[in-house]
Amino acid sequence: MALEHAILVSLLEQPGSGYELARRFDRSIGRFWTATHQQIYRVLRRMETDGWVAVEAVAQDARPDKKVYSVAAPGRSALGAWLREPVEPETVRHELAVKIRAAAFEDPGELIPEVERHRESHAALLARYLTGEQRDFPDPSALDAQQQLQHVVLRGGIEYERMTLAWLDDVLATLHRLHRHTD
Amino acid sequence: MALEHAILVSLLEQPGSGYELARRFDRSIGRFWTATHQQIYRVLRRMETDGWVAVEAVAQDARPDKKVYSVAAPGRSALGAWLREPVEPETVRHELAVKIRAAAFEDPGELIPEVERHRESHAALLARYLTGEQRDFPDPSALDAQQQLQHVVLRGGIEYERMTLAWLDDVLATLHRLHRHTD
DNA sequence: ATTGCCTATGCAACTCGTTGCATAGAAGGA
DNA sequence: TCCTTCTATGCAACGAGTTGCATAGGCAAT
Repeated sequence: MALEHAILVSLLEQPGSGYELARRFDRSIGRFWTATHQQIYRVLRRMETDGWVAVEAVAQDARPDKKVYSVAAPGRSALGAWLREPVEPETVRHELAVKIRAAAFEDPGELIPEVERHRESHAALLARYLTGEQRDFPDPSALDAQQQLQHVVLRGGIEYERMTLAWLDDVLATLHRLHRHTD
Repeated sequence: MALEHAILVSLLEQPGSGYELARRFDRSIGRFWTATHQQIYRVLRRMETDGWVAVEAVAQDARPDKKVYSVAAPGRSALGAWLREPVEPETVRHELAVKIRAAAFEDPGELIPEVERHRESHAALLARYLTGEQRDFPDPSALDAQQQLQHVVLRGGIEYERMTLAWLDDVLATLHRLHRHTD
């Protein structure tokens, strides 16, 4: 399980509540891990029980209290131990690729709008990454270790989106070609 | 759930037993979906109950009987229906990226062997893809629709691995740089 | 005034996916 | 001869992840 470790990293970078973590997982951290608030709350409670994180209740005005979590020593050493043991290269689960192969048994042209939708969504994500890069890393020569590592992960996201856009164009060209030949 | 649909596509391309499907998911189909034999057997039974697939027991000599599955009409129309409804762009779960950000709180140099291990594994997969491309698609101008779609999915796998290799080199350079500065 | 969204946390029920184990005959190597 | 590997299917238990719902006050727009 890596969700606990992703939470530890996020809390080390900046302590926060379950709700805040959920939003981070929707935004920046969404580029390397996803989780719903349900999962996060559940795992946070387990981590609290195990002494990995410490909680502090924080009153706020005009909104509900929140529980701010931060990493405790046992959590930090658990993260260190996890860092030292190997993880398996990720397994790919690409639903659109299944659809593309499935298109051989239906009209391939029907898939074009769907692929275009994906293309737009990846283009939007790339634009967001590039904006974020400009904002957070304007001067790459003046970054500390933490920022350099965040930046290299972001560059991975950017290159992934660029590659995906080029591939989706390839897919679209293929679908158009097959579409014309079955008119 | 897309496992059922991945199985339908695989059975349309070529009928087979649960065991054979499991091996395909380990090999070629592993480039867009993964599943263990347990999952496959369970889903196949459900699909059989739902009338999506038909079974035929096949006796073999010198090995156990097998149940060969093929797609029935309801399965085929279920696939068509799924093709016509939109799927969400995949969510990324990149454990190594979590580790890279985690490295900011330990010695970044310690992560180098792990990243190199991943690099080798991606290089090996790329080599396998390229070999498979030479074998299965030697003449790209002489492919039917099904092969063209299989080929474009394979090209996606190839480009993904190339991009990943370049990114891992970027990661390694970053880790080496940070390592030197903390000597 | 009502509708809907945002902050903030949580329960309950479910499906999906993994792991360990079991069976069982045949083939191949130490 | 024994040990392992391959083919082929399956049960049982568990852990991970999703979905729907609930509470509850504040804010903004129609």
